[in-house]
Amino acid sequence: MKRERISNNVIRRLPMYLRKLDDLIYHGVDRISSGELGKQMGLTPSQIRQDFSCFGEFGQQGYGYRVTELREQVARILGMHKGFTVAIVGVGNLGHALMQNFGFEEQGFNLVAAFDLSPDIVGNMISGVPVYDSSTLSDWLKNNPIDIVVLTVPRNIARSMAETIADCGVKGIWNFTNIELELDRPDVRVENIHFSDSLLTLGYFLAEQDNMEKRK
Amino acid sequence: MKRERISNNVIRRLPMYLRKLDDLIYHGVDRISSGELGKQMGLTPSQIRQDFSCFGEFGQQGYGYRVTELREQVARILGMHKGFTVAIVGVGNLGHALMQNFGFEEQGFNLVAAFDLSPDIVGNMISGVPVYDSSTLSDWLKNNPIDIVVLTVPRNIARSMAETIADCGVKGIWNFTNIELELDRPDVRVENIHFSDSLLTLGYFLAEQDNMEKRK
DNA sequence: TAGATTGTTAATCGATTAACAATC
DNA sequence: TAGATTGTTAATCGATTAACAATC
Repeated sequence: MKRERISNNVIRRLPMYLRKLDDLIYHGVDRISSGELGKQMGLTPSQIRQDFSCFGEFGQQGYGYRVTELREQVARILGMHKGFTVAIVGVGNLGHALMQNFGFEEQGFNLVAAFDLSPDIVGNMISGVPVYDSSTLSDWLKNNPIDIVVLTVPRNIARSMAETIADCGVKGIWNFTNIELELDRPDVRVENIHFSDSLLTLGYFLAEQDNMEKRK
Repeated sequence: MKRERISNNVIRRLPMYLRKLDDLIYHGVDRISSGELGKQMGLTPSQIRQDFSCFGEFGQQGYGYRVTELREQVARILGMHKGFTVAIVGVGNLGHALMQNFGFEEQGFNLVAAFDLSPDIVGNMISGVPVYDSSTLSDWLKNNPIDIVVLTVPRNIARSMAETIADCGVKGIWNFTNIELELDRPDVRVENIHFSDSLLTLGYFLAEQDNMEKRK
């Protein structure tokens, strides 16, 4: 096991491994080699062994990997046992969707509160989670330390909200607002879901295909 | 200008450039050098010039890049002028959120229809887009060719839906279902939004931070 | 003209792949 | 034991960075 700086590429592959391993468990597979795993995931066996070897020795020579065991190791590396606490800020359709369908618990996260401005939903419970008034957010966070805030507010208030949140000791922001937050706070990690980047990328490939066909 | 295969990394940076350039235009900046752009985006000037040089010569020596012109070039490369048609399949909270807040038009896409099973919303208009019954999807697609389908259905019906859609000549699927579609259809491009991959990655970094603090 | 900054070629760095001894 | 497959070291490949001539 090497104890070097783990590259971003490796880190981003970890959740993919997790999903695949869950899928294998679901299908009753209890043992797999890097060769077979690579074939199923479109990766080389070398890469898979290199990736895991960053964190430890999880396989057995001549045998391969025990699926459930490997799954547990990946989950542990991802910190899924830590039970990070989560609050959602902005309960529009998107916030709603995440509360009802995302399944924070299954991913090891503990969703404890939601905040919104609208009197129509403040005071409600959604999927067992209370919705509080946004005006109380800052005070609430000071009394209830939260690891991660999911930012699903309209774009125009995103930056100021993010700053408020960062000031309250939150460790990570899961940003859905499609703006670059640029917080200059090395202690607050921001992870972005940029919907438009994703769709535009898809558009690029379709455009490329389209151009190729026209050129013929 | 080099006419080689464009790497994935470059392609994924294009939408980031677009967002930054839109932001610069919004702030009235009409000219920028690769040095300044790099500083603002956290990239090296070399990388920026390399990236653009894959597609053409968009700058002027001694001057830099005209922001609006560069923005237009990036938009063109991404195919934003092609007006790809889009249909949403699955109008739950997430589908709803995308219809109401994503802004397909601003990104150059043309959202023309939505499909759902629920009689409560079939027949409605959402943001000016009609919601049709899912049972008519396959026939409808045959009569109304669509470039991209946004897949926002529950996980259990995702795969069969995707296959139906692929059989109807759709060119791309924007997949929100958090499963690996594995369509084996080289003619249908799949772009995934894996919410859980993103949150787990954030969790990894928080866990790493947490472990570091404990080790001290 | 002098200064600035591009586009591109060359150098470096890092990530992926291949090879293989160790061993289950 | 023989066969399989790991973990790791070495080789290769590709992406990023640096350097610089061209030129606005």
